[in-house]
Amino acid sequence: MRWSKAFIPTLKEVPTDARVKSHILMLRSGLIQQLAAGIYTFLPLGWKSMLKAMGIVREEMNAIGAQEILMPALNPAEIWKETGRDKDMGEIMYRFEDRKGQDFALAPTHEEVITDLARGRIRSYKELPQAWYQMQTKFRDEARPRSGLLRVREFIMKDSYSLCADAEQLDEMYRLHEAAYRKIFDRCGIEYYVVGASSGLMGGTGSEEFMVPSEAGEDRIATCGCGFAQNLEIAASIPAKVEWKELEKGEVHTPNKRTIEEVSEFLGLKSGQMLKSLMFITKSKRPILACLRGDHELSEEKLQIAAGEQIRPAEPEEVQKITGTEIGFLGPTGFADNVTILVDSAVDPEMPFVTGANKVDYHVAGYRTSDIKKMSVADLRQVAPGDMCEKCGKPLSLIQTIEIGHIFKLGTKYSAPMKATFLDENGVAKPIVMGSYGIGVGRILAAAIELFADDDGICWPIAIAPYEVIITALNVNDEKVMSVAEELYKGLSEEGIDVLFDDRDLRAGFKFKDADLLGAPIRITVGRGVEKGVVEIFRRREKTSVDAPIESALQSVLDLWEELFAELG
RNA sequence: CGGGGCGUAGCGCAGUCUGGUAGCGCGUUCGGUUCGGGUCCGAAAGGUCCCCAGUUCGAAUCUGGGCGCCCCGACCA
Repeated sequence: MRWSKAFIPTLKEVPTDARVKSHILMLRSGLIQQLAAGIYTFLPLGWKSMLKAMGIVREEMNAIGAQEILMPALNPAEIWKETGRDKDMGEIMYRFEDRKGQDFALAPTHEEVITDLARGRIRSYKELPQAWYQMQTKFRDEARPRSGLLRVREFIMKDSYSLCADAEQLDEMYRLHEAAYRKIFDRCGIEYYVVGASSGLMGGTGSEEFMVPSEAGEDRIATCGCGFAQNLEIAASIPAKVEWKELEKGEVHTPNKRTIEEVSEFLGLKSGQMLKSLMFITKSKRPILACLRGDHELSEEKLQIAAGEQIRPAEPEEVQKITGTEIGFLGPTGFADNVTILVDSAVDPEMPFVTGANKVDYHVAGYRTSDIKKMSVADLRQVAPGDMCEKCGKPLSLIQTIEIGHIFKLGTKYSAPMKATFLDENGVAKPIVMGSYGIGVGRILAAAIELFADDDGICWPIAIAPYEVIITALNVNDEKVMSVAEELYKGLSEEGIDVLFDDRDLRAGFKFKDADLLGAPIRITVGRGVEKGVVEIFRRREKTSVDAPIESALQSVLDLWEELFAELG
């Protein structure tokens, strides 16, 4: 492509609405344009990158025998009612009526559609396993779209679904997908962790996420040099020890001291000797009191798992009604049976704590959780800085990450209610055992930019760079410069290299800045070196350049091109 | 959904407090100049000042309502 003919609207200044690096650079380099909050047009450059990432995804999915299909984004609401996710999806799903008053939705994911497809077409165990995938637009009415392509309301996802006869087949499919995902992200040139994760709304028996380390990310993971890696939502750990002192048993007056910080400071204790009590209400309206050490944070994900159903924090009025007291003075003391008490496993049952007295302006000292009449112990806390790895005992690191892929073992969560069954060897009808696997393609691009950009602009991994090579011709009015540049452009194009020829009549500095911003891994500068019979080959990420004789320049670039791809494996 | 910020030319902003001809820089177009890290000079085009209502002789500016965008939090395959 000749730049003089291309639509690449680069920006010199930082758009005021963008804060994170990838968003700023995507706008500045003319990859995307915003239409509304969380809704973007892919411009030619951005779409080229997307197509390359999608091409890699497609190759690796095909390589494990998955078959590409395309399902509709427009869904009748009925299929979502069949699985109950009509309600579970809540506000995240776009809903509306058609002209006849029928309920419709824009699909935020496709388990229901795929299950409907399978139940109409899969009859026998002989047809299993199957893996079907698509790259298609998802719609999610996110409460807060943000950070450019990192959280959007309309986005392209690669989603695949496996249909299996039993758990072993599912394990195999899951393993194949994990391996394919590793290849995909390796080939895209990005760094990532594979972490144990929560299944959330998807349900099922196991899941792992592919996480790219980045400060722009919205998730945190806990990792250890020994190979342990889990999403903070569910990560387990050995808690750091807490200092404590003996306390006399009894009520203490704590006027207007509500937070752990206020009370512990008031009483001269470490926050770890406080017992934090948080009230939640389950979907079935059951109140749950979660008790944790004061220096720990609750993981709502873990509490949800322990509760066995969806939960939400109790409203202050509800707390008042159930306990007769205010948030800030809650404790596990003296409750009726209607409140389920869950105590975090890091709480030492024999340690004397200070906790709420369920009486305004009072706490109870010297309280032990072994005093609680009826309670269950569960892992409820979020990994805290200083916690140790359960596997090897060394300190865990907490890292901010972007989620680019997620794989789930669904089991029969969708096939059972939707009656997607097959006949096994004995002629018995069984629900299909399913898995689902997603990749946010746009996030691959954003993550790559976050990982490798420098002060001058993007540094694309070559496999997903919109252009692999840029030829910067300085002084387009110099016939010799232009004939050398044209020759290289022609030669590289014929070799199938994706090359952008900057043939614009602009000053050198301007063209260099634009080239740096766009981030093509290889730049060929054709300028005054031509007099000496050389051009310059510049590596964008390393910022190193070598002079190459004009005659062998084409071959040198081809060699470098191959080398850069080889690095990605 | 709670809190905060913002909305004026394609982009970045000033002007709003204290009502009176809508400005600056970048970009764009034209002419010249320059030509290896966002040249310099000159000229020009480009605006429902987010929308609606009100106050006023007069509203970008004051008042009320609405919408949109960004950030923090809540939430979130």
